[in-house]
Amino acid sequence: MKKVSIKDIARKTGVSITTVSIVLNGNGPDRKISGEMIEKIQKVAKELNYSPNQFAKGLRTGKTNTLGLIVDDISNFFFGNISKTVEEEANKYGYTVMFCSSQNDEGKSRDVLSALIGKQMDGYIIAPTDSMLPEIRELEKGGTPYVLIDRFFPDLNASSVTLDNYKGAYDSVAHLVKQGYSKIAIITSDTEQIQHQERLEGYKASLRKYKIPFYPDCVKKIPFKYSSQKVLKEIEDFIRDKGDIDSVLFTSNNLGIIGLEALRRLKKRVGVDLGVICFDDNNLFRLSSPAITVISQPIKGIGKNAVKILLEQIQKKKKEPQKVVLTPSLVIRESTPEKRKS
Amino acid sequence: MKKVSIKDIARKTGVSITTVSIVLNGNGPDRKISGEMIEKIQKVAKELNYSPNQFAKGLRTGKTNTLGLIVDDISNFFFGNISKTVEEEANKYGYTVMFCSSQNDEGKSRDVLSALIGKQMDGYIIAPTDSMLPEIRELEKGGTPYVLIDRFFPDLNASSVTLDNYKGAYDSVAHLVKQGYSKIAIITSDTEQIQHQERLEGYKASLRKYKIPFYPDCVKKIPFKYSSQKVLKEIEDFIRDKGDIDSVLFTSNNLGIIGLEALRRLKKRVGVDLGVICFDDNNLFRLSSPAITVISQPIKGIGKNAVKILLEQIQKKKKEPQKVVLTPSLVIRESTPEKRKS
DNA sequence: CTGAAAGCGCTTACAG
DNA sequence: CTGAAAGCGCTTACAG
Repeated sequence: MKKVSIKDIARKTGVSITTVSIVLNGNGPDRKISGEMIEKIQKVAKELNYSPNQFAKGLRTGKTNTLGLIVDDISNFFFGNISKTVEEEANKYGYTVMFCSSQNDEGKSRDVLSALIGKQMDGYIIAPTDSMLPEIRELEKGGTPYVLIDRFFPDLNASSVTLDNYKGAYDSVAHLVKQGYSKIAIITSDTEQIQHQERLEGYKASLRKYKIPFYPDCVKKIPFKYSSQKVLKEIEDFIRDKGDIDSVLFTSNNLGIIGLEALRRLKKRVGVDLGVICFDDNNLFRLSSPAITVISQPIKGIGKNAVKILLEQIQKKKKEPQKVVLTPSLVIRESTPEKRKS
Repeated sequence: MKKVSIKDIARKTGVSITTVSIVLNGNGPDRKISGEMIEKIQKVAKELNYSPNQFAKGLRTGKTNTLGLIVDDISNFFFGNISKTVEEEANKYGYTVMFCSSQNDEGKSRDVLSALIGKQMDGYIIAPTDSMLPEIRELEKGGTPYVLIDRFFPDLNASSVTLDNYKGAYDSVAHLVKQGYSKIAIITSDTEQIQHQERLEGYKASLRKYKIPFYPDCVKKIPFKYSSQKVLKEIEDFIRDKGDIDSVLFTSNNLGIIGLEALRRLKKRVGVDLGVICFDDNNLFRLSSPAITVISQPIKGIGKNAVKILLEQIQKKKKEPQKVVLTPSLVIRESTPEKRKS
């Protein structure tokens, strides 16, 4: 079936394609097209079930009313929910959003990213991985609006919406200390990503503040690209070997989930044998028994701010990058009870 | 910064845009463009950091090498994982995929869907809701390739990849019966969606087979569009009121998650006071204590099959719809122990 | 071996 | 109030 075009409508209505285009874009009244003409054109368009060719439109105007959201793993709870808010917000302003996952797979993530950027959307919201830096510089050079979320590059002057990771970790440790824990391990990603660095700093600072000695071997860094299987093994080994820790802070959703699996396999009872805090909330943490104390990210806030900033850049050509840092909140649940004297 | 076009390359190399286009599409050798010309053009293209304008390309060729995956809620575990496989598979064949969520929001889902279809991708993989039917008929009429996953419309002769829902429910009940349960409730969605109907049928058939009486009031249907809050309340009320049931089958991931929350609030111990089985696996079910027995969907299989069928339709113009039904597997965990005599 | 030209479907200055 | 025409950046039959 041939797609119906503006030309078909023009023919059927007996006017020029110019007029049709004007009317269909809602500029009829402005351009003083007669009311009956407007109605007629709209009626025919509907009859023919016309829908504009987005390629032609995009080619001509350079606009798509489409935002791209690029994350490294779309099956992740955090991103799933970010996506939801971003979509809701964007829709409010008449934009659709396309989600794209870069799968966090070294070289591949770059190809995927290039492909996406090639789609020429109006702007991008990106949760970047280290390997994306070159592509992001391209965006920058091309003047394409974008905003980074969750992570950012210290040496790139870009708009971003991030979390106060330092505070998140700091507060976690403070809470553990208050509950009587003193041998606190941190399990984190071995990556350059700034947010993990900040979390580690917050952890150290909090220990310092409470005069708890810092043991370097209580810090477990797990290579970023490890498979779930390998991460599981690493965590298991670490916890088994360090028999004297009394609590542990997982610095990401994913690490936390796998960490719980490790504890389960080791038959360590959460909240009894070991206090547990995780970064990012999810259903598992919220509903498992005992429920897990978490540092919760203001997911709605991240999504809303990102869309707002991005649209400002797109529409008003506001060029100075904006950096928003949101505050995490500590949600105390059952995995960090007051420590029993042993 | 002006985007560089094929014209710039032509000017700089001193050939026509035709030649540039041919070379850049890899047809140089075929068209017997001289080797040095090919090299020169490619070098210049790289220097100028050329990337083709997808609108122009799409407008001209009608192809985009892009697949659309439309789901109702992207923050859902099942869809998150489907997305992952679909993307992996599609990438293998040189396609990128865009995810779009219809947010399952009555009227809105239709607008979103229209917008997406307007993007004119090469084909669509859709987990449809009832309200999408009109749009899907449009796709059908327009001859756009698409395949339905997870759900389908009985009166639409479309390609689909679905689960043997009947068997899933049947096997669940059989397992419960074997473990000694006899007052088995089913909590399901009150929707026309065929997969929920099938699950209910499987439940009834299995009861019949094992000569367990069927009590209509052991079937709780929850309106599809209820908010999580309302679903929670419904489930809580139902379970509290029906004090005599000894086990419950939740027919979806989402219902199961909220169901566990309800049980928790009612202080019903899973696996002790009540046997529990859920459709679809996820981290919560796998790692909570006790771990939940589930009917697991072959997510990879669904994704792979969907992409394969879709690409066949796109490429070979193979037009007869293909329907694939995959078999679920019962994963027995701790929420359905042998029932104690009471 | 290479190029001039048409055309994909739209929008938008410009002219009347 | 309405239309003819140019042009967005590409590809592709066709000609030489």
